[in-house]
Amino acid sequence: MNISDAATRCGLPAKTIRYYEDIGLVTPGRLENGYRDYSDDDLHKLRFLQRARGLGFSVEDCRVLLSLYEDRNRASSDVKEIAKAHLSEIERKISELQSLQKTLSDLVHACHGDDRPHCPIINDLAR
Amino acid sequence: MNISDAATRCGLPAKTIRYYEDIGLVTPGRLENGYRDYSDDDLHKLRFLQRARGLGFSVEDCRVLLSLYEDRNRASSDVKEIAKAHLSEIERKISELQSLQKTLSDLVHACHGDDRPHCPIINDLAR
DNA sequence: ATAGACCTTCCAGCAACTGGAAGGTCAAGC
DNA sequence: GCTTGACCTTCCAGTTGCTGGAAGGTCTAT
Repeated sequence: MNISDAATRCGLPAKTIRYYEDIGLVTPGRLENGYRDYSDDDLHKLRFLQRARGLGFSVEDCRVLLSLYEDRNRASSDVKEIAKAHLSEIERKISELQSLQKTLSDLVHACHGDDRPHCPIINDLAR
Repeated sequence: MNISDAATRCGLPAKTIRYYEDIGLVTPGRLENGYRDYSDDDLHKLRFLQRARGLGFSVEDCRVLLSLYEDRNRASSDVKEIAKAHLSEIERKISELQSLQKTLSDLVHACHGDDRPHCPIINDLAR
């Protein structure tokens, strides 16, 4: 299967698939004319990556997860550790953003937003 | 005032201050020996940037905010628009992360995390 | 005189792609 | 047989916002 069909089926742009090959994640075979040729197995890995990236795992996490995916003797604890670490990172980001949200929303509500120069937002930034 | 004193007083690394100069945000004078020389006004701008970046505004937003900060005839509505747009972006990110959090937390709870290979997390990624 | 703590510029790298240029290949239609 | 258009290839540059490091100049204190 050529790259654009693979792209359609796994939901990743062809550019991204080539990039994943560059960094050694999914290496398809090649036809005589040099075109990439994706097997079903390659496609499974691409779908796996698409989903894992969609859950926000870093590409390096994905590399490890992919090797665990292929390891029939993996320990589920190895997978769980990665997911737990990622989950706490997400939770950390959520609270960081919530704190920004509170500050900004207070400032936005305090600002009249008219044609006069007085502005609590600017004043806060300049304090 | 030299760059390391300015850095201490505005809470930004010297590297970052040089970078802000590169991109035209704060351009200090120079001494005869070529050293940067920060005025009080420069310092105010650097503090303004430090605070605005801390609230998550992009550098390009900061450029506009800084020009509004310096514009005595600004309309507060211009500031408010930028802040509102940023606020909705933050809110969008929060809900995106919360959705990831839910999915991941379900998966993490479903995974035994022992030395056996069965793993609901991998199964979900591979589905 | 020399040490060490500053300062300067410039170049490279991070994450994870994305866009574009230049050129090769293939299938369909005339 | 030729052209057109849609593929494919590689390679290089740009994105955001810094950060690290190298090579070299300057200043201050001893």
